[in-house]
Amino acid sequence: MRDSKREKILLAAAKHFSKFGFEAASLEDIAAESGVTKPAIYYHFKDKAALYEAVLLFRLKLLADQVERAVESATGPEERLRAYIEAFGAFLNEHGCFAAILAHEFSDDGKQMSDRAAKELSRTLSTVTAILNDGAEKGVFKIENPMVAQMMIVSTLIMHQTTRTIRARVASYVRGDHKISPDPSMRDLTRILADKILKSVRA
Amino acid sequence: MRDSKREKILLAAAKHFSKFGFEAASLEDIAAESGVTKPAIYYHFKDKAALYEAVLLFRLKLLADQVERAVESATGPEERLRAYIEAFGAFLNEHGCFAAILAHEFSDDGKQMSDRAAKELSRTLSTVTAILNDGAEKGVFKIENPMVAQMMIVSTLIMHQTTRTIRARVASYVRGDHKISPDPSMRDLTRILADKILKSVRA
DNA sequence: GTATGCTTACCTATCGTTCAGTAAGAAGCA
DNA sequence: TGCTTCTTACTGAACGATAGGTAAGCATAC
Repeated sequence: MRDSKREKILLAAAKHFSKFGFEAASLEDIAAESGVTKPAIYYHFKDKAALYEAVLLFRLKLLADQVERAVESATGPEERLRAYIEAFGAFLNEHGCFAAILAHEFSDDGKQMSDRAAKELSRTLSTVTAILNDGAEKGVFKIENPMVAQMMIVSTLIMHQTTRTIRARVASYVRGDHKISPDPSMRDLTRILADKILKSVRA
Repeated sequence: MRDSKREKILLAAAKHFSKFGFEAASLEDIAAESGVTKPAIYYHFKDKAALYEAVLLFRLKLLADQVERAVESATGPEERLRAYIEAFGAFLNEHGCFAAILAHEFSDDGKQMSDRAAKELSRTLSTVTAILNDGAEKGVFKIENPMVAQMMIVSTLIMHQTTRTIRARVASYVRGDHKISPDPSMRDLTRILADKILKSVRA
């Protein structure tokens, strides 16, 4: 099959970059998991950074497209904001490794993010900014700074997806004098988050 | 002065772990910045992991203490929740490198976090869980799952602190048809976040 | 003279990267 | 069809750099 090795490399790379981040991910391990040798990666990609960008950019584009489409098919600021949150959450849920890649990138303050990737990410983020500003203009929302609502949405969704293990570990240490609530699924989280965000931005 | 080199190592280590994460931070660089050589680090600490734990644990303990104290001096669920958010935000603001260390740890799903560190972190997190459950019992709050509110608070504060550069980069690409709101300061963010969270959890 | 607090020198492992070489197949020409 | 040539898609071996970690020795304080 054409490009099948290349696809395998991309898949393994996504997995390893999500697990270890750009620096700590090893090309040797990625090659081993793809069933090729290290130089085979260099045949398909210029270097480690190019491989990373291919992995990241593909998903950033898909995310921006899916979010834009979901928002367009909804009407009114409230519906659109809910559609945004649910589309974002669904995408992270579907593309398991993507949230962790973004989390690593954010924890490095975008050190490894190319300009093209940053541009693609801004498409997704400006979608929600537009919704919030539109809602504020129409008097439906009351927002002091849309950046805060944006941060609340994006960071909560990403962190929830990437901190499953540590959350369970930390929860096991919580003092026993109050019951521990079950860890929400991505679907539940998305719904509850949308409810909370909408409640918090309504005029 | 007694232990002055040790203190210098700890300070430089905190800076480098926050900038690069556990794996990517280099002991050689940490030693250079502390004005000592690499084996001097091994004189004071068993290995890289022990140095990291010393850096992390010290701040996790301080955070839990300060948050507990702030919450205790407030009365009623609403006041206490606000006190929690503001104390957390103030701590992150004061200890510049700590948010990034936590962000790296979370993006690795706590891979490098020792049990003692996880236990210390659970003190901070169970503080807010207690507030939320108490508020729900008293009928002041209406909460489906306190984990979600917790995630919203913690992830927003940490991400805000660690993503200054990438946020500015991404913002510069945002489509120009709506004005860009200024990036909020930590103080502003904390206040706005507290307002939003309170609004979203009120019964 | 002995413990403390380091330094110099060095070890091994692993990293990203490069280079020379090669099996397989398509393309060109008789 | 049969022979040559070029391209594609790799492999094996090795490179220099850098990582965490260690062994041994030296200066100072008590």
